[in-house]
Amino acid sequence: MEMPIKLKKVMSNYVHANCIDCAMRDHCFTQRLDNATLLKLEASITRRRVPRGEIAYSSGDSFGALFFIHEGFFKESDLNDQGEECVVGFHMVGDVMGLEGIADGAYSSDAVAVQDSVVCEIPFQALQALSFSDPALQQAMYRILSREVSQNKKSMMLLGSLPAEERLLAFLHSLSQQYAARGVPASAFELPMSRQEIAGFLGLQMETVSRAFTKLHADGIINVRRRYVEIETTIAA
Amino acid sequence: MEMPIKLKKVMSNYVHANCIDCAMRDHCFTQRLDNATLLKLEASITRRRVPRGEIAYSSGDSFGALFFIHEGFFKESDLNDQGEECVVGFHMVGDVMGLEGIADGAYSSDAVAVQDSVVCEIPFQALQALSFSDPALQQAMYRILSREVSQNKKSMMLLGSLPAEERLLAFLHSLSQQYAARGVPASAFELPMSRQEIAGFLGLQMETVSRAFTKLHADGIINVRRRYVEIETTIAA
DNA sequence: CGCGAAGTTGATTACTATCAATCTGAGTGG
DNA sequence: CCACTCAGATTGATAGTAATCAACTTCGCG
Repeated sequence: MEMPIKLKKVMSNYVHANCIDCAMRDHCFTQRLDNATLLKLEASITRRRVPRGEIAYSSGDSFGALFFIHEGFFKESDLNDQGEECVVGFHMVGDVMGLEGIADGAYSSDAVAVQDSVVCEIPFQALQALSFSDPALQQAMYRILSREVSQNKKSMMLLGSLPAEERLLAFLHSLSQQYAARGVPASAFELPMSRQEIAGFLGLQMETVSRAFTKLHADGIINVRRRYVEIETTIAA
Repeated sequence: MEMPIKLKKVMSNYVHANCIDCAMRDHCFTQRLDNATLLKLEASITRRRVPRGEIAYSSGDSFGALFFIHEGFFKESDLNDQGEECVVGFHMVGDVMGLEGIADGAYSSDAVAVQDSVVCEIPFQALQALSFSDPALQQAMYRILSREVSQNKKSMMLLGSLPAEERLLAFLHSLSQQYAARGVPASAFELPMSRQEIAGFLGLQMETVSRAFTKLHADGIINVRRRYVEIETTIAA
């Protein structure tokens, strides 16, 4: 078994100083924002460290800002009636969190850092005001929002109708693709989240996830040791 | 058992002549678009009948337009590897379909009419161009997109972790809320979709859905006959 | 070195899928 | 107008998968 790659290092190299520009240009967009817009944006940004286990925002908080992930990894989760944790999504460098708040006026889930993270908090008012005068930013916003819609629909396909093993594999593959989209070697990586959190996302129990890992490993489809994963077989989406 | 209410009639009364204005104002938004914008929008709209069973757009089609539902009911579905139908979402009057295409450049699922429907097809380019000059439209677009994100997250909560019966009940309740948001009496309604389609959405088999209906009825929680449903008990979301 | 959190494995139970038969109701044509 | 037909829906019996409960292992950390 090889050593895990230094994913964190690679990821943080990928992100350069100006996180907004980065999130918008490198990940979401082709078009670069002009410098005047960037300067104004910078003025309204609050850059904030979010240590592992802490939250960027909480379910029910009234909506005010969007959160651009500059570094780290988040889960978006909520508790259901039985008190079980239900994970609605995972977010990594370049993703934007809190988009559902625009329409609802409140965040609908907790954004919990599963790694030590850094977010850039931008008041939505500021973003909107700037986008009134900058078509490039406006376009960027449309794409950010649309990308979230697209990603969510993919997640829903994943959750419906696949048995545990295939569901886990699809999840790993999806993660791998997201790493790849950020220019990181994607066939081997360190999972940022626990079995419990994966289970919460996939609608399974932790034990089932663990067994699925074991089975996929035994079948030679993946290589896994704790949180380190190699995807041996490349599988179409 | 009472007769089904004339839901279709009520729904179509709710929608008046200008569907764009309607979708944006009555359902998504508080702010009304100004007349100049509306006139320009009207020029680029294609109003189209979509009979039951036919599609508004298809998975893989290259993205060009958004689809505002003026009348009727759609399912957004795709086939998984096993050839089973996976329903990603349902959409009714006032909803906007195709939003995922903005980022992807292509639609990611089929939009199939489950009732005879009417859609207003608006080229995204036109919408975007107009929104550069009309802040109200821009704001409207943000809210439309955000609302879709919010709705999808709710669906994901629904899919994960609930047993069949509760999952079905949650689904019925969610539908009821969507009717209520459109000003339609919401405790009794006619389901537009088949058991098979509900199953596809909930990640269950048709037989399981049918049994869940029977059980909920037997327990006095709902009243159901074929596609007609009354929700007896009002339940918190 | 021992403690605790995360992860694995085992045995059993509970739920859902599957396969098959039957029922219901809307639409059709004689 | 009624029998026929067929898709949608329901019900039953059984098999398969995941949940649950419980024991145990691994690893990081003071």
